[in-house]
Amino acid sequence: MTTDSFLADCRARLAFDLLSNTWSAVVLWALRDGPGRPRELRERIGGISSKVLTETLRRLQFNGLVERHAFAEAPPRVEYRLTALGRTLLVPIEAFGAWAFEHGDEVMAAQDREAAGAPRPQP
Amino acid sequence: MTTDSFLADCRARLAFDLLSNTWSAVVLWALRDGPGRPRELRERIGGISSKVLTETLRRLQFNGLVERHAFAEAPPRVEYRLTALGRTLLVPIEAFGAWAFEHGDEVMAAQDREAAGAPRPQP
DNA sequence: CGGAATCCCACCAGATACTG
DNA sequence: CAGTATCTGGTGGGATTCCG
Repeated sequence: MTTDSFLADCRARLAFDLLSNTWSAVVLWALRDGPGRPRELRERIGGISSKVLTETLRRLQFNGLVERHAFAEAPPRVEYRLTALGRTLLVPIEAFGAWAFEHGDEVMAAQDREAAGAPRPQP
Repeated sequence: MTTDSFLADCRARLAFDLLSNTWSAVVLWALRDGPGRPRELRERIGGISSKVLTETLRRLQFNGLVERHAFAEAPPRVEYRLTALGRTLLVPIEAFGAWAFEHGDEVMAAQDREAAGAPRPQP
């Protein structure tokens, strides 16, 4: 990890690939306070469609970050919750969130500065 | 930040959007030991095309994470380096890399487990 | 050598409608 | 209410080529 392949390395890029989807990190974060049903998660998150939420949860489940529990009840009930592994990922995610809160203004200022100089596409 | 909008919040998602591109984090990391010319960066990174490297650097520059220095010399020379802001982002990036090294095996094991149960697409 | 221009493909995610 | 099916547009990024 003192080498320059720290990130180019397949292994190190894994974490980024896990969260490369638009909603993966958001959904993980929405589950941090406890299990949730799809409907509830959509309310916690806001702006995510049923389909995309399901897809995202499936991916997270596939990667062992989330567990799905289906209850055989009269009105169908499903619950998602973080696995132990998924919970460990909250730490680096939070680090990013903290960074954004701390440096978000600087980024937006830089964007304005650059946009003023030469119009460029956005991330 | 104690609310549930920590990540759903535009502000907090900023960091993820900054690195949502495949190569952004890798390029930032490649610059952590010092400035580099495009050719050199491509060698440090491996597997990135000239076009994509340029695009990535332009985006990073637009967001104030990277500076571009062009020298008016006989053989054209260009150098990229991290800004102070870009350097601060290395910390959370490293946190992700560390996570990947620590938990990568668990993820791959989970993938195998899930794949065995019901074939699913990958992230 | 740096990088801009083209062409092209694959994938993500949104909208909508339907099933159990 | 949970989840699926289908169609669609936008875009990221790979390969190639040409210009200063």
